[in-house]
Amino acid sequence: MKDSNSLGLIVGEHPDRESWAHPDEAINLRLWLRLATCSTLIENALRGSMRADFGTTLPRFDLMAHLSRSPRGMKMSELSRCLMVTNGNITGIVDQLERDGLVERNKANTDRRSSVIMLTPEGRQYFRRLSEAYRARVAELFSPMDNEAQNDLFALLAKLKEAIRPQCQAINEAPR
Amino acid sequence: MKDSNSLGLIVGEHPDRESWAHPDEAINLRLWLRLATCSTLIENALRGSMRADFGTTLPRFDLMAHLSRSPRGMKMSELSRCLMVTNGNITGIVDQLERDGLVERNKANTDRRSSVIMLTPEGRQYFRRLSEAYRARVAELFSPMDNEAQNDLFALLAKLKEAIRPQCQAINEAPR
DNA sequence: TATTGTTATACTCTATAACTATA
DNA sequence: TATAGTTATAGAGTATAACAATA
Repeated sequence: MKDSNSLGLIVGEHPDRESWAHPDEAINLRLWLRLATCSTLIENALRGSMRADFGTTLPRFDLMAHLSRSPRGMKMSELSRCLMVTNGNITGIVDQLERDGLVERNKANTDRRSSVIMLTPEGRQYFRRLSEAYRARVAELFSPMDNEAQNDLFALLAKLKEAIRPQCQAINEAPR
Repeated sequence: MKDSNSLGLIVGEHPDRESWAHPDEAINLRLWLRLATCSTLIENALRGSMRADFGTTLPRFDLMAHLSRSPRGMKMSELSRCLMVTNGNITGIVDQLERDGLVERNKANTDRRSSVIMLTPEGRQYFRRLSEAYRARVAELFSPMDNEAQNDLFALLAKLKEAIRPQCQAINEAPR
């Protein structure tokens, strides 16, 4: 049986973030809302896994993931750019991970203002388990989609990213 | 000039959420991270616009958007499903909008447990201005991408949504 | 003067669980 | 018994702005 809203109209089996945009709306609006819906669905699933199985969060995972690829560490400002959040947030997340013994701060030799963040051996081991579960969950989620479609989608999203980046940058560099 | 990380390696002009996933990673992981990156870029841009120009937030916009398509109102539980968040959150957002005179709660005739949320005339007028700005911003962001690519992307995301939905639902219905 | 990172503040969103009032 | 919504709690992320240390 189909769901219906208060109007009694059929709105589809699964109302979600994009269901307010009718078919006559501009394709760009519908596209964005569908993108947001997919992203929310996946993010909710992954957040749940990370929390239930490891008691950790997505931003913490993201930060460790970047560190895991930079054996010699990363500066706070690099992490800020990679995670696409402001500097103060990175301080907070690094604080938590440091408290848990998963990362460490070291003063940079060249520039004494900046510190270099690295995974500790424990952090490295912990992240290995974490990322295994993460990868498994992502693989499971995407498994019903055939490989060709995934590759097409990957390529189209590259196009999209290229299209929006300059404008998003302009925003971030706007006067405040 | 290209950016480089602490290792001195070229990491691309614009490090972001997907830059830790190397080309030899599974396509599903790379795809998810790119999706997340695009979603974050756009969401940050829109959040900034909504905040700077109207002092409001994306969840509030989303909620009003759904209401704007349901002239006779929506139940709290319907809103919860549409925004893909839990019930308590909807109470909070509706509280704020009600305080600002943008929405109103009415008791349902049929079931006195539930209330029906509607935009007030002021809310309707306010949302019109809001959504104009929102649509313009989205249109601007997507404008460098040709229409055919947008349509292809839209269709592929439908496939993705169909693929992940059953699993995401299973999660939401799992015992707690 | 500009940059790196921290601190302090305030706000928003989020999930969970206990609760009420209805059904 | 089950459902609709609220309340209370706790925690996480976020931006902004002011600040210290260094470049």
